[in-house]
Amino acid sequence: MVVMTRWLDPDEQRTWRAFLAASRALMDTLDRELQRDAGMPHAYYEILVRLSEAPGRQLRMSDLADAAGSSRSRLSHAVARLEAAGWVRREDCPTDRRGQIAVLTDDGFATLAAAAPGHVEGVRRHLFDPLSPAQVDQLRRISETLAEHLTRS
Amino acid sequence: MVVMTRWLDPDEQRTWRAFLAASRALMDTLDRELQRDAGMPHAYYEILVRLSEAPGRQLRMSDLADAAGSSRSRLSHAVARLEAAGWVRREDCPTDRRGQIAVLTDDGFATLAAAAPGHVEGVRRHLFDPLSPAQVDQLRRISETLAEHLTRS
DNA sequence: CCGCAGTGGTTGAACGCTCAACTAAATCGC
DNA sequence: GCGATTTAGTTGAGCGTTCAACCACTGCGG
Repeated sequence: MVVMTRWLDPDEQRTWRAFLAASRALMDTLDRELQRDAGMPHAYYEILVRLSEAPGRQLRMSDLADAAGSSRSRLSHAVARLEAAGWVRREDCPTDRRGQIAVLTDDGFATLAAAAPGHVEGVRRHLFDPLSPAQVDQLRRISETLAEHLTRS
Repeated sequence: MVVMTRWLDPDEQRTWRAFLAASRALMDTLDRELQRDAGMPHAYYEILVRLSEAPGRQLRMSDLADAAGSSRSRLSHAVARLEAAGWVRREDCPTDRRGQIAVLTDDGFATLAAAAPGHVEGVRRHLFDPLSPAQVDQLRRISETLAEHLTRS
């Protein structure tokens, strides 16, 4: 049986393309700024952030992957690089011999602390400043709805 | 002089992280679906779409790069691959000897036509279906504001 | 005209991500 | 307890993106 495609109407078309352009431009810009100012891509920055917020500045690899919205493979490669940079250290998990624990080093914390102000300024300038408070609120609700929907399916 | 960082308040923090998670999950999902069903990443799909909408199904490389929100280098590499796949052909520009024109082949058009319904379904399912009509409208305004702001700076 | 800055486009290396295959350890089912 | 399944994490190959360097051509200033 042939199922008719529910094509996008002009308004949806416009919304989708605007969203695409905006999110791509935003992420590209922040990525470039972070690479220039801190020598790391945004994905790596986020890993350091999550570690810095965890108790003892450490997390199991799987938990870190979940927190950073990363695949295990991606995280494994990323932590290997972060370890080579001296920003993260790996330790064996005492309760599960399969496990590995990623620990943020003092050097990593210092690097993160140095990068954070500039990055936050970027987020503010490119995301929050152009939007009204109402729009920020709308964006939060929309994003939470989408994120919740995407992780459930 | 020391300038105080304007840190994100808890609401902004939450908004930013939700947006990050949502847009990343959305793009990852659509990318994976497109790769699985059509054998190409979303960026390549978009290039074919832009070509298919242009008069004569062809565009100057620079115009195509702008339309697809891509860097020239990225587009150059991408078109090389699309050409190898037989979906795009390169022609010399008659009015500017530096120029190259990317032309969508019949094969490319057919591949796009075959991929489109599944992709549109994905966009609908993951983006529009979870949102209310009002939220779709909000998202359009927000995205257009951000996109306009980002391209101006 | 001619020199030269700017534009259009490509290239190669380095890097990050994906996918599938793999090892090792924990846990489930009986 | 013991085999089968599942879970944790890593690895390597292949692909796409970035960045800087580069060539070829255009168009502007004098």
